[in-house]
Amino acid sequence: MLLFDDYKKILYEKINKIYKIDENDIEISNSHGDFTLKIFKLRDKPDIIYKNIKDKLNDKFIDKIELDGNYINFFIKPSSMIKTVNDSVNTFGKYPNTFQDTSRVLIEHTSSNPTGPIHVGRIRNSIIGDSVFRIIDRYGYRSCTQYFVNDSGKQVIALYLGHIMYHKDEELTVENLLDGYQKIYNEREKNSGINKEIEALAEKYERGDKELINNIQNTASVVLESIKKSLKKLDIVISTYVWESNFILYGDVYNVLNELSDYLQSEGTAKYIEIGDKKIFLTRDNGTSLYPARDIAYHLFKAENFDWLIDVLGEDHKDHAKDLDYILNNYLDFNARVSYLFYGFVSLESGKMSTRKGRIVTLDDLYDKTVEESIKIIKEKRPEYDGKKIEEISNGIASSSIRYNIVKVNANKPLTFKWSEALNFEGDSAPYIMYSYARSCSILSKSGDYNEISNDYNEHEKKLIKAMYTYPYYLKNSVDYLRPDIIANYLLNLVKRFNEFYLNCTIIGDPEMKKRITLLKLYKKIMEDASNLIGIKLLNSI
RNA sequence: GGGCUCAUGGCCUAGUAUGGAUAAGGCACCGUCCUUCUAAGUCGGUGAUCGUGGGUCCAAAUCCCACUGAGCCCGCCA
Repeated sequence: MLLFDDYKKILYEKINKIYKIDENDIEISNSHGDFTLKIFKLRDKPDIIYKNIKDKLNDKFIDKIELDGNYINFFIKPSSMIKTVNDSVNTFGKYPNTFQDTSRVLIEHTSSNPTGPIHVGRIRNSIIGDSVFRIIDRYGYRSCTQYFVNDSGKQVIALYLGHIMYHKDEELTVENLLDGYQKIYNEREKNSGINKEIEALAEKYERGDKELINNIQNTASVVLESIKKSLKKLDIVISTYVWESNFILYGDVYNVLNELSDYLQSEGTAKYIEIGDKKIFLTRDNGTSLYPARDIAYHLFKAENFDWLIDVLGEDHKDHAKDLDYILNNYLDFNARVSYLFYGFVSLESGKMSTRKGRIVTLDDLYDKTVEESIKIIKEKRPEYDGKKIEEISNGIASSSIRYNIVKVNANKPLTFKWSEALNFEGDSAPYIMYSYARSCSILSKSGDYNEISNDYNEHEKKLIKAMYTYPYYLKNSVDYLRPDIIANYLLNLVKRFNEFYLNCTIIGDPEMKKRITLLKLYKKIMEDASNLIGIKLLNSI
């Protein structure tokens, strides 16, 4: 829960005593005052409503109230807004302050099959998931992240078999594994014997063959470690890894099947559950388990320790998630709240991505190219920077840019990856945000430290103050709708307000310096707070 | 064939959840501002009947219906 002087709420509560209004009838206004009340639905005439409200609202934080057509616009004193921010930062070290929520939240993200390097399609999952985790955590929930490692499906078995067939005596490297995986998928199309072989291995695996399990986990681990390494470049570290096979080996899947036995139907010896006219198969003819069964067991496991489960999933999982949700809530003893956060696929300009066909842009590739481009620009713009500094900045720009470009787009929209956009560092971009921060740092490094709140701020200062003050509203929205893009857009707007202020107000040596330095310090604080939520790395200079 | 999702200037995105004041940014293009705190910046300009057609409403980018186009799903894959 967020703690701050919520003027919007105060306005709502007071007005609601005079006229029955909805909390949403008051909104943050970007052009007409600070908050706006829509009065279309009220019965009285606008000027009567205006008079009634104006007469009863005499709070200190209100600067003025104006009637404009069917809107009543509230202007908040900039000094009240900035005092709210300043007090919170000085007392709690952050704005807004939070109250720890007792709910434990688990965000499951990435969870991609360890059958190949992470690419720009899958990275959307990780970036959204990690940002949601940071946002939820900032809001005051006790939260952590988890990766569900598939080490028991046909894909991973194919990965293992591919290595044996094509690179048997060679080292277990990601390159060799990926090559074998792609070859075996080509071969499968011509040779159905391979499918039988995979199924036989799956059966052996489920019966608990120690050696096979070990070998497959080793194989998967090689790829998983490389995925972890790639994610680390974007500052994404997942708290816990859970291996899918555990749910088979320790009997959880078996228990799920028992608990569901009243609802299970058979086709041959395979078991399925019927939802509507759809058959959801939980086991194969040979008795081995299928992904839905393992996923049910996994969710029951998660619910043992967490109150709110957030699953970040590709849109291809929509139907599956719906079925899973139905089974959990109707046929099983399941009490956690589950949110499914779907994201649209990322495609390349040349078309769909495919690991099996080798048509991907890997994260490592994207990262390296972004660093390279960034170094080129730094050398051009900042010839005085030395190698170490260039390295620090280019790495910061690469991870921030990649994250920002993906997180800023609403998750449910499809995304086409374009190099020209990924490598553009102007306008709506991570460097734009980083640059503004560096400017504020530069000034602070050349000035003294002041803490002064004034009663008088000009238009540019007011806009910046309002952008800072309204941070909690965007933070709350991004939690309520699990939308990190709201933070990305908030941040962009905040930076624009700062740039406006920076260009129009001289700070060092100006008579107004003290109060402006105070604004700068608070700006820095909120920038750090919000940037961290979406993984933008701020540097003192870029 | 059935289901889900998306469609906003030449291109990319916000706004749609909660209908409401001139549809907001970025890229590209044209022009402005460096003897002042980082020009990866600023300011201005060109450019959108918000996919099409209906409907509801005092009011529709936003809600409803139909259609068109794109993506995804409809496996004893995950």
